[in-house]
Amino acid sequence: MLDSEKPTLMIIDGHSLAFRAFHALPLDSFQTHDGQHTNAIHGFLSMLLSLLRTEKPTHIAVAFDISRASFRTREYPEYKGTRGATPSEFIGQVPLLEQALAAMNITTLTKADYEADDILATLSVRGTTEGYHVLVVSGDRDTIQLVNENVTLLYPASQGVSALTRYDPDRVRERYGVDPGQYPDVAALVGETSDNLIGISKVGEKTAVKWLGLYGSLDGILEHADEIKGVVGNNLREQKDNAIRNRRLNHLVTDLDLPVEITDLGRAPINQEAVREVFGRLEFKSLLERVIKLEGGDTAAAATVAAPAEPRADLPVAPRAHDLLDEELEAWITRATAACPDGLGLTVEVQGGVAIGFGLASRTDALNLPWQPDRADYAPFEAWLASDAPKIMHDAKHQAKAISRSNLVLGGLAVDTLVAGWLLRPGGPDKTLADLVSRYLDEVLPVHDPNQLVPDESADGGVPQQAWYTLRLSTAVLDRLDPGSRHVLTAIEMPTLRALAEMELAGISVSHDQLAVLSAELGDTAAHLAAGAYAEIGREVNLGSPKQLQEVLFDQLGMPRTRANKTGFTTDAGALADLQASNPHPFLDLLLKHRDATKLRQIVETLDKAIDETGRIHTNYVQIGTATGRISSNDPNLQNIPIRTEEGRRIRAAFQAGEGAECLLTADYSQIEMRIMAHLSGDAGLIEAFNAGEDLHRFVGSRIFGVAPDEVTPQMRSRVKAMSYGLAYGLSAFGLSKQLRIQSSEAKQLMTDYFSRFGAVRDYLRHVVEQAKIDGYTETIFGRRRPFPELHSPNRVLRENAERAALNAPIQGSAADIMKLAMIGIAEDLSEAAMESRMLLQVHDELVFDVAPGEFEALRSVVTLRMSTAADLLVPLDVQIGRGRNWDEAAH
DNA sequence: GTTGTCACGTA
DNA sequence: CGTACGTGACAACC
Repeated sequence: MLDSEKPTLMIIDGHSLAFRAFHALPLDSFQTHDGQHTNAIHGFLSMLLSLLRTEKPTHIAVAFDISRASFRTREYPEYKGTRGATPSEFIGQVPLLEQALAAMNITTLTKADYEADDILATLSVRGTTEGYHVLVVSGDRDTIQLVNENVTLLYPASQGVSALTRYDPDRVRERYGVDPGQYPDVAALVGETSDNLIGISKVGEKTAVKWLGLYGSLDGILEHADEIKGVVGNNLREQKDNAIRNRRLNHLVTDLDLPVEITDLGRAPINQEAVREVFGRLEFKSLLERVIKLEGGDTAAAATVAAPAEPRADLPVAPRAHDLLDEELEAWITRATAACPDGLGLTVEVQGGVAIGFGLASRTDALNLPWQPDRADYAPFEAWLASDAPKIMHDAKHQAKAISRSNLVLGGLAVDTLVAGWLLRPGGPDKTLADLVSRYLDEVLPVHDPNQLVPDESADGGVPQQAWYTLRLSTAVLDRLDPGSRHVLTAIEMPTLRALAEMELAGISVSHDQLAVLSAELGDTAAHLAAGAYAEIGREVNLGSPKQLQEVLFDQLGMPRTRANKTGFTTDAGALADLQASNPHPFLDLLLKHRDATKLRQIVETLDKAIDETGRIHTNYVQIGTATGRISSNDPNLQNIPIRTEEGRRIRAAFQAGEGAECLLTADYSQIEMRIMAHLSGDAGLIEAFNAGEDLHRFVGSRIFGVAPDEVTPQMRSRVKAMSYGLAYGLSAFGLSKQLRIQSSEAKQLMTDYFSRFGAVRDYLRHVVEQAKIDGYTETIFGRRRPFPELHSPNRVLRENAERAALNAPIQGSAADIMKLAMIGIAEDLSEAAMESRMLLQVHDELVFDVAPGEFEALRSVVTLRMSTAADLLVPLDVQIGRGRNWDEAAH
């Protein structure tokens, strides 16, 4: 048990960690101007600073080896004999590292004839005796033997030094299957290749752990060596000297005579002057800042070391999964369903996109069902899976897809804990099952560790265990959801999940040939433009590098500086257009066109790579991808395919009706967010605008400017349009003036005029923010919530950003809800009517379908009806339908 | 080796 | 000083 009263002694194995850093960071990138390599020093210090910040040790020391020679090599010359020579680039860095540590007033220790591990062991024992909590930081497995109630080992994850795993006695038992004190016995029996210690033939970790379980220790095993049968028993008797020697060598010395007392190791302020000198010599700029900042007591930065698993006496233990005979399966399911009427936990083991096993859990029992497609004895399970019997899953979408691909049916998906967790904290970081179990159950999900010496079934219960935790987690999460959010979960999100899974499985047909042609053309275009641009400036630069462009524009061509960003001055399209207006230069135009061409080509290439063997692209929809309730799309993102330019539309034209489909159908909501604003604000003018059925912006323009609709000029209309759209984003007069490139007084006047006619909109937007400040969250029409803690931030920038996001959230979120409801209805109708047409894409306010032969009219009516009736608003929901061989033609 | 920034595509 | 996203190239770290 951690005792926060105790001082913390941190002891670090300098060599093993610096050596890991040496391999993790590229040698070439880290050297001073005179060629001194610094990658190991940099990596080590970077990690050290993280540790100081997160662990806050009160005492600290770093131990180093003096040489490879030690009492162990004298005793057994082959010890560590298989290791290659230590690279000279590494050896040279150690003295510099020691200087840096000295400047930071951190004690370094060495001991002739011993290894750094022995120093760690000695200090660890002494620290424990003297009442410290000890943190050992080492990349050497031998230090596992030091772990006990008062000593925790921080051990680097598989590679690198950035992630450390925290080993307390429970964690060691969980991962290695033995007590920390028994670990050297395991290693002695098995051998340690990296130390050139040969073990007993045919004895691996499993056997060693088994023996230790039977006889307790290596000595116990050797005493009973005669009882051990078979070839391994013979080997043990014949080669026991190996094990005895290994055990002697891997025993760490705990009573070294060291020249320091623990009290001497107390953390002292760094020697600023010396640190500046040494870090300056090493040319470490950002590290210097970090050291200075750390000294200033700044603790804001994120932790890099996993929080300790708090041992709890009352921790429930997952039931051990078991396999059942087929005749027992049905009874089990019946019994479990009766015991858990809200549903059973279900986790699908997915491999290669198909199901290879299932974990099933009630609250008290878990079941493991390995899956083979042709076995018939799981019929009761298949029936249950397909039925409406409620299932509770975590991250169900990819599992649902695997079920489909395995020609099984999933019915009754009641709760996805990932989605439910997202509804609770829609802006939060994505959560794994382990994260949620920790947050809402305050328990630790045992997980399989790839570094694990002995695969331990009790540590990682696989899919049955996940199912069991998922089931229990669901209760905890649902209890925290308000009724409105629970309704969003069951009525919107869970059916949406199924629709998304089907859309992803379907994919959309994309022509590789068209993309290839386009890519080649764009490549040519880009090359020409680049050549032209180089000619203009008389040299070749990387046009894709903002840094190099800044040199060209502001130094070479002497253009006026643009808006500042973090790395200098922006070269974005807007700024370049401004420059072109004030300082016309052919280079600017060529650069902009080059950007266009390369960007488009990049999109084309990305899409082309995503086409599968059947000629289709399957995007991934991230249901929990946004804070507002929209879905996002990735791998590849099909929600940002170009449309505005001619070239962009050629990319859309490559998206085409699939094999067996007669055409594509597109359906989109027109001005859905404006309609939602009209509904939520109840603004009579805006409602009338939509009910009038004439061009919205023309109508609004005529009201604002006091002219007849047909007297609204294009300029008036575009200004009104910008204003209307900007409203839902919290646009300011300043922003409006910038966007329309008009005087801010003019923009202000436009806003005043707008609100004089549509004042309820302004009142509504204000009210949303005020209410959110009171409630702490916003809500959509359907009860989807988004928390806004920053509305009370004393930081004005943060607060005002939150205010704009808050006024937008109910609008964007309600639109997302409406689209999801429409999709659910459409999916239901398609299935009900057994239609062959398929919903393929969703782009926030647009849907794209493959139309099966002869189904266009039927599909059109289903889609139009479902979309236009998805919500009952004060204004109609207008739906536009398009039809074409490809996505471009199908657009309106 | 990872991480952050920029620029830009969509609604 | 307009919301919500995802992606790739480049640069920084030194």
